[in-house]
Amino acid sequence: MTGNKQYSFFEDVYDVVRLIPEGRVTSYGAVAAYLGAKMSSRMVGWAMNGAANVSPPVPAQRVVNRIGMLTGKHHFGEPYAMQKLLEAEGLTIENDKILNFQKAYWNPLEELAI
DNA sequence: CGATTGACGTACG
DNA sequence: TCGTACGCCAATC
Repeated sequence: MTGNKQYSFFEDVYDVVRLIPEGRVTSYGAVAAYLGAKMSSRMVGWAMNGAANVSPPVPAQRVVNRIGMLTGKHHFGEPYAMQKLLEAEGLTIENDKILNFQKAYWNPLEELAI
């Protein structure tokens, strides 16, 4: 193909994150596991680093770490932007952590199936 | 080109 | 149970 557009790990990450329904959240490891690279969970976080630069926009606010903590809130321009977005979707955040995270957890391995 | 960092996760003490 | 160390791969310095 003349297009050098190679399907990178990042492209797959963005695609999965866009499939996250509103009011639901998932973890970096879950996305990585769905892509078959659960040990490379850091790459998912790094992919999100460029998520704000891709189109269509990726709901990176729905992706948090395994404990439901908004570790990447500082990457949204405003630290509280991520929390506001999640609260607007019906989630409850306290102390930078999602309450009932396990209840709102959206597992691509089960929802999207392999 | 080598070393360090990073939006994580697991293993070990 | 909690804290620390290591591994993952890519980007940056």
